[in-house]
Amino acid sequence: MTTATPTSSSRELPHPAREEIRLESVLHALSDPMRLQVVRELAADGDELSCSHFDLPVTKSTTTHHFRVLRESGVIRQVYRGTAKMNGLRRDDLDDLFPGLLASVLTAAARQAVRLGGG
Amino acid sequence: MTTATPTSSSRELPHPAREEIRLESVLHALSDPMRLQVVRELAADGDELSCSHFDLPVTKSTTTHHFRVLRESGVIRQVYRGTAKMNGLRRDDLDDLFPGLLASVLTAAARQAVRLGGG
DNA sequence: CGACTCGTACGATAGGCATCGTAGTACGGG
DNA sequence: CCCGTACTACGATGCCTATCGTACGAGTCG
Repeated sequence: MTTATPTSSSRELPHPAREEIRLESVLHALSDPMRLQVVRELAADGDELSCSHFDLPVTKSTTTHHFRVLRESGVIRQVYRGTAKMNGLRRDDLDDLFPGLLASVLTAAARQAVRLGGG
Repeated sequence: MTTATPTSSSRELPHPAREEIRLESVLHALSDPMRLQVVRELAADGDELSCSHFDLPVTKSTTTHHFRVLRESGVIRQVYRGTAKMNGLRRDDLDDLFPGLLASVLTAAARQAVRLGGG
């Protein structure tokens, strides 16, 4: 069988089920500039981005920490693929639980970026 | 001019201007259960609610703290009226800066309340 | 196997924050 | 003027968290 990618190995990461995702945790996860930036890039460049793809102004340890917060809050899904760890937005789950929330946050972030960055 | 309500006195509270409101701060303010509850009540019961109207399971000191976080992040506007301090959502400013954000957060909070509270 | 890359785990640290209690200020009414 | 109400200011406390550095585990490639 072609079985949509066998997740590469036995290294499985704990994710909250859809029903376990809490709005407060999602908002908290998104309230950090680093993490908001990550989510914006994931939304823009499509899913399946490796951790190392992001060039955050912090060490790798801290990057790992932020990705874990995003995963444990239910914002992203993480899957190992070889040595890389691929990250993807949990659009379906978030849209089902909180319709329009992700979209309005992304729009708001984009507008603010223009407002602050573009003078 | 008829001076739309003289704000009762000289006690003025510092608010961020519309352009100074940061998305991250708003999300952080809304990520606390107490504050999210306050915002929900403000949205439901209309503006102009005094601090003492809210029956939060914390002391008054803590309540004051939460209201200040909401005000300084730009989520609410606070005005003294006699000994009372009236609170109102900054709907206009938020909708202008982050269209749809407040609405989707409120909808998400309501849905989650039903989901968790209603079994 | 050996080396290299990617990411983790762990400990440390410093700052933030939610919470409290007490003492104090501002306003309104008798 | 005195008192009660509404809210604040300040200090303390304990937890959470963003950050780092170093040492380690898991895969890949030669």
